[in-house]
Amino acid sequence: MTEFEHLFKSLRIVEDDLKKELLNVGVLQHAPKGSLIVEQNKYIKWLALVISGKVRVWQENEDREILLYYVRPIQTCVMSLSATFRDCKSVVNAKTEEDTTLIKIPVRFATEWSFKYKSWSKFTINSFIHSYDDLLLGYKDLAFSKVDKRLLKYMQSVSAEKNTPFINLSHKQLAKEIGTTREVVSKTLKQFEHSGVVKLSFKQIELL
Amino acid sequence: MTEFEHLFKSLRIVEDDLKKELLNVGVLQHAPKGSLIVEQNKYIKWLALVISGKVRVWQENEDREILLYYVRPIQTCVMSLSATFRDCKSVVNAKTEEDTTLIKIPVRFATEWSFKYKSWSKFTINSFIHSYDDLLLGYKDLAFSKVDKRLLKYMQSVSAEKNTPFINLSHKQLAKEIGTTREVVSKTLKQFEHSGVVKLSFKQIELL
DNA sequence: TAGGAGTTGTAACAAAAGGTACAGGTTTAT
DNA sequence: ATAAACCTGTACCTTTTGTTACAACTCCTA
Repeated sequence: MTEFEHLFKSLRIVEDDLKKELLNVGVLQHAPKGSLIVEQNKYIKWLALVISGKVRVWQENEDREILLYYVRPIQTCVMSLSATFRDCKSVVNAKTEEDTTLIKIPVRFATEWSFKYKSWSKFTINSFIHSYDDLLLGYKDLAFSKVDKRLLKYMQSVSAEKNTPFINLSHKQLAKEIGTTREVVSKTLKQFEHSGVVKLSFKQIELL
Repeated sequence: MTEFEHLFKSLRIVEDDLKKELLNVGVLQHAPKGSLIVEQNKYIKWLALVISGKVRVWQENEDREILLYYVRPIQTCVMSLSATFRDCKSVVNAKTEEDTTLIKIPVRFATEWSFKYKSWSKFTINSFIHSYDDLLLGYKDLAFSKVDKRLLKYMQSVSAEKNTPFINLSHKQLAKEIGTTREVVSKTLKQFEHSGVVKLSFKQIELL
């Protein structure tokens, strides 16, 4: 199955016209791990759909940064989606965290399709809903949870996703995910170890 | 002009069928100040469109709460909108902050219309975009700004909206808006007064 | 195998935010 | 007019988070 067929199936695209248009204007791209897809303050010209791999979307502020969300297969970055409806600069950064396959669509088509094809409209709306929920959850955590709780929650989500109790991330990387500093993560992890929640070794944390 | 005509005009609704449907299923409601429109953990059955007045949407967590956004004339609450696309319980609260006029629409119609009428689809998507932007801004503030900066920013936005340097809110109310405690607001405001940023009196803060 | 880059641990300190407790103010309703 | 409810200020203390500064460790590569 080609990447496009995969896309059609996953998004339940049934309209032949839409399929044709997608094949016409969509550009298939293989982005190696670490490629910068979207940059803060630059214009967004393409709507990128992730076919395989993973893209990290985050915000920067001087020396700190914080994770917003990940874009996984058959999803798109809301910020780009939002940009398709009104030309504007990106307020986020996006970088591939694994080798990633994308289908890129010039923004103006994506807008048209939302009004023309029901399946595309559904995809658009679902993307917004999903992303909004996600962000809201993060917002709540930030507002009400301390670092320790956020850190543990984050590690549990990574563990669940990879289906292993071993987290292979450095303290620095963890700090960037939850929006704090490396030292705070180190201290918090030590506390966790003392209370028997984790086991620490080099570049590896085991959730107990 | 009736409330419905007002709605048609503001949302640029041109489809006669949609107008007819809206008139048929829409329920006009006058909610006095302080009415609870949406409650956390309860099912959302109506999509409410604010015609006049103001609705505050927030999240609660034990003793603290934090403002998510305000719904102003010719807007709708994203959370209800999102609920129209998948039956679910509300994770937020919404209460009128002024006497408010609403048009309520049973959720199932709102969903249909998004796929049937272009103007409704535009309204839906714009609501999502606007709300997402808003929340993202708040998220960033929460992640990177200290209480003092957030407080000042909030007061400035209130001042700009009402077009007066006088903020008639108690310290407790301010605390709830930015997600902290009353004492912290009191202390921070005192600091502001000492550094000549504000002038304090009972239930009134003047931005200098 | 030596050096460099990145990682981890930690002590000591500073700043930010939250909590407790209480005194005294203002407003409102009875 | 008085009580009740709410608002404001503040002293004191605790917890949480961030910063600085080092030492030591792991891994990779020349």
